Amino acid sequence: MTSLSNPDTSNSATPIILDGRQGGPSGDGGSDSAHERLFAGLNPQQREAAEYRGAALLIVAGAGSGKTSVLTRRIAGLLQSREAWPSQILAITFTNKAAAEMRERVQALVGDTAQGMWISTFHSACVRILRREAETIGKTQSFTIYDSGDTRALLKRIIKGLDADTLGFTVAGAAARISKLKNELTDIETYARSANLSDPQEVMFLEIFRQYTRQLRSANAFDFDDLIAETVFLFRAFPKVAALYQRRFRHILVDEYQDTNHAQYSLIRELTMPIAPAIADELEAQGHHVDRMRDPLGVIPGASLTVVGDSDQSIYAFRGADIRNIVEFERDFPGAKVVLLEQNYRSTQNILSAANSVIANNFDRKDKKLWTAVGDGDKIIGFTGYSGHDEAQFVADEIEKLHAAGMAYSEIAVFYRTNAQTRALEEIFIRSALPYRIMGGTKFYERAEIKDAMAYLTAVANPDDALALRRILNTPKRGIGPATETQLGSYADDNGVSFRQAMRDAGSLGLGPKVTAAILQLAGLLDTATEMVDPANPAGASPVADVLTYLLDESGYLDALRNSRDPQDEARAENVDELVAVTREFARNNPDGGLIDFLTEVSLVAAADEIDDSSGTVSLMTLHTAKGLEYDAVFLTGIEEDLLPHRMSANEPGGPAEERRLFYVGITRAKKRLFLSLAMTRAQFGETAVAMPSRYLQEIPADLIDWKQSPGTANGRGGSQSRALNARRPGLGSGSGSSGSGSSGSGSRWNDSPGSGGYGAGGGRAPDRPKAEWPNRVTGQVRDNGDLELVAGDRIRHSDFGDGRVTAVTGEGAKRVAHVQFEKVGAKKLLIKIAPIEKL
DNA sequence: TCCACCGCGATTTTT
DNA sequence: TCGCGGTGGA
Repeated sequence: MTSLSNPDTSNSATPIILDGRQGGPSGDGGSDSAHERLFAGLNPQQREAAEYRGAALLIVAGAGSGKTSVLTRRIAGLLQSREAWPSQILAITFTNKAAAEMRERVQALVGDTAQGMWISTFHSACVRILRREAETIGKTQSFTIYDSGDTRALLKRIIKGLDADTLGFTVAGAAARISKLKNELTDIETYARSANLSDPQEVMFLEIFRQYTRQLRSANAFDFDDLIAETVFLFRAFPKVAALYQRRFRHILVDEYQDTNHAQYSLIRELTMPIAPAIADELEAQGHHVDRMRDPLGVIPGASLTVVGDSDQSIYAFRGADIRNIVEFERDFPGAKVVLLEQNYRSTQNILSAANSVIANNFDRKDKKLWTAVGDGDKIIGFTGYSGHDEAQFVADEIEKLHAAGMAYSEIAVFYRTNAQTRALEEIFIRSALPYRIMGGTKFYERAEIKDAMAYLTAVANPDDALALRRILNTPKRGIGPATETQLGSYADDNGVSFRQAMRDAGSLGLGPKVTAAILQLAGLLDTATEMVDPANPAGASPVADVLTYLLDESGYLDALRNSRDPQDEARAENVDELVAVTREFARNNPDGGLIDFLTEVSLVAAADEIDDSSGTVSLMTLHTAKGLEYDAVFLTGIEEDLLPHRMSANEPGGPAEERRLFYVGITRAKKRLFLSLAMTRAQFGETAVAMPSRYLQEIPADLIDWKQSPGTANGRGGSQSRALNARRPGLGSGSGSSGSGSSGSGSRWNDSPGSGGYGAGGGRAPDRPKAEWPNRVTGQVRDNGDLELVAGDRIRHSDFGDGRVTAVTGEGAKRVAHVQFEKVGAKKLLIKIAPIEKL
């Protein structure tokens, strides 16, 4: 590694040398050297940002400019100098992982003094506030948080009930519209006032929105967007409640400010408002000592606000993020100080140059140029595959090379625009025995069996949650069908009782004896479990794991999975066991945590939170998930038109610019090596379609990229070249010797044409490849070679790579790996169990 | 009420 | 390609 002048890049593992405790609790005088040590190694801009004191500070932090360092030192400085108690600090990050990291780093700087800070995501912070203040707004402390799946389930029932689909309403459409309104803090009454009631479509939407709101309320539940919006409403409706938090948080710091939406922005505004004298008087009267904080007029000044962001990395406009929040910060907070961080401590100059020239094409931005003292580094590597699989093979091969050269798998990441692209990558990675992990794909907590188990817990924690009850009513099968469910629902509505109470009253509904018994049994089970978690229980509240085990056993859910004929149910049962293990783990980490705390934590996990730096695997994720992360080597795949920029973004205002930022974010994640790849054909909807190189590729200066196989060559309009390449059958150009075309890529770029007929030839290859070669999903049936025995010296034939000789066999059982020297494509590693190989 | 079968539509990104 | 919803028979 080239030596950096700044020892502290934003994610480095370098231990932090400072020990904040050494200064002792008092001495302001002696703290000078501690202070100096705290800020040692920061560049002048970073230092200015960390030390500035004033009402409002905007840190415009380019990618990799060490903003986490600045933030943590800023917090540490406030604590060390005794300007703030830990409890007066609120730091908001985008993911739980970022929050945990920040806490850790502050702790490393100042030690246990850091206890008591709120460092969390917007959502977690709001949940904390809402649980505390639930009664004020007509909820109970045990409210449920509905994730997008729950929201969809609820809307589905509502839309069906209203026959709204005939008017063209879809679940996704309604959900998006409601979400958007909530992000703009438009509640149902406000919306109703402005709605055009002569439009039947709009009337119907209003009804959907109304029912949705009503059902959430009666279920004692908030959806994701409510968490923010309701907190803002709470503060606005109850200034005294707001004042409690305004008084408490004196220093508020917000990371990734460019991705805040209007609701989040408003929340920050509320929290940083000064407290009027009258309310301050009341606080004082209630015993909150605030008089020392008041100014001569009796006002408690607003908290100081620090926001960090980079408008070039704003990639969540589709979700309501408003780039104006950061662009207009100085107008919103007059007198705000602005500090620019442009020195990059992460990437090589080549990578930064590529990033700079790409983002320069976005016209409405403040010019900002990242630079580094590290040096040029390696060139960016480009590759054009014939298909998504070909591209994936290139990625796998290059990863193996990097690994062989000493790079840890965990320092390598593969990014893509859409989750669908994981299929090809996964297939190739499995066959190549490459350890990988997909971040945020089908998330563990989104699996049906996990949601089922969680619904049992939710039903116990929040007896009003009808949605959870409906979910488990006939899971496992108890003979309680939709008709019965509807009857229970209307009984509850008619008698003004909860769904849960309706279940207890099943005896008086005139249902069949079998069904009645089943319902009563479930109701009894839940009631017993509710007693188990009741803190008033003389035996004390049972651990979550025990309750869960009890529910799963007594309901027969686990038995149903274990005795099922469906082979996938075995894996599902294992997942459920895994969930039980998670609850144990939770109890270990949170000795005071109860059922509600567990449910909250699970509801708020994000894709990026799963990343475990020590896992020793390559990380695969979408470009969105990649934000805020960094890796030694980064592969950006699928750099094609209609994928990046994505086809769906074309019609949206600002769409292409946001896609460009997404590309920019991807590029700037790379520390040392960057690989850009694309394919000439890509499978979608099961059919292969022709793909064109992304327009963004041309925005990177040609001399920065070394094309192992350029779109120009692979895609040549003359056709001769591409045909020649295609003719080179078995090798498939996968990484092998065919490189050296760097020059051809630089001189004549392919930008001259879409070349319509150009490479239909690529499709010509498809038929001679038998379908069965590509196993389906990893989860489904995969090719299985059983106990094929291979030893060094054996000759084998691979359906893609041709013939080769086994040089070694490593691993055990199903994970045995053959190291093979192929005649045409060189050395490869193959997972014996599933590789398309035969022994010769 | 449950299960097997068939046909169609979908796909952007996520706290 | 796959997963979902709708249909029809047991």
